[in-house]
Amino acid sequence: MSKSLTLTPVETVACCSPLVSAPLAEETAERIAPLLKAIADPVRLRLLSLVAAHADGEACVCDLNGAFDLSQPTISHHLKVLHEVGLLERSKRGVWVYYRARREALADLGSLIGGGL
Amino acid sequence: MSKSLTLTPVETVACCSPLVSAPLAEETAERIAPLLKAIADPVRLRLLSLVAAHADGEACVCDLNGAFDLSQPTISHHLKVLHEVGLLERSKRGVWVYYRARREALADLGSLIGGGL
DNA sequence: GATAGATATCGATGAATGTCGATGTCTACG
DNA sequence: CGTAGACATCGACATTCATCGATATCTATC
Repeated sequence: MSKSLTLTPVETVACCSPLVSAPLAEETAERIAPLLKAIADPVRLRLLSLVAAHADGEACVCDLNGAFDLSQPTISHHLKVLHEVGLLERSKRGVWVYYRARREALADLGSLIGGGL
Repeated sequence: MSKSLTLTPVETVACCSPLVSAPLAEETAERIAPLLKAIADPVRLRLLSLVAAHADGEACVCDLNGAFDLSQPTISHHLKVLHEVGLLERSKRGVWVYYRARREALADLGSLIGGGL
């Protein structure tokens, strides 16, 4: 399978000019919307921010769970959503799982929305 | 009522540091998420881009309707969502309604996501 | 003021989503 | 190996959401 057929949302976002520069193609919009959906939730937005702003650039799930008034499966679910679209990287070390934010993906997404101004 | 109690989502987004700089407060995340939800839909993303990239910075609903394979009420609904969060401004001239993108809101949102890198 | 056209609102419906408790999997350590 | 702890998956439930057809509102024109 060619790589272009398996582009993750974060790979897609790097290739488009800003919203205000040219009308977004239908196909492009449909690939980018899932990325925005992923961060369009208060819990996931905070999760992403917590991980991205964390000291070493990564955070352990064990730390994240305590930051919310939500069950452990719910946090796990939200992390999975962020991971699936490619905004978070996962690495398991021993019993613990660490997530790391993909900063260049965030930068690309940011300039897609706010760029060209 | 004081103005701070009626902050629209776009007014909120201007006041926060980027995601990666510091963990987003719960309250802040809950005010910004609706903004992201508004653009986290392929149709609305294209609508916003169509309006923002349009020649005079504004677009007539009559032009937008034809760009989608959707019913007129559906387009009207999506425009309303974008308008309610403050990403689109509405102005009626005669029988026609024109929408204009709030560029500074888009810029603020973009730097919230991609800034600080 | 009756008519036509542009846009918004309403009510209904099927699909997607956030949350939970229960359970499964995997790792380390007695 | 059996137990404990960290995290993921599963199945269920309530809520939200995108869409539509029907209808209302508003404006210009005849």
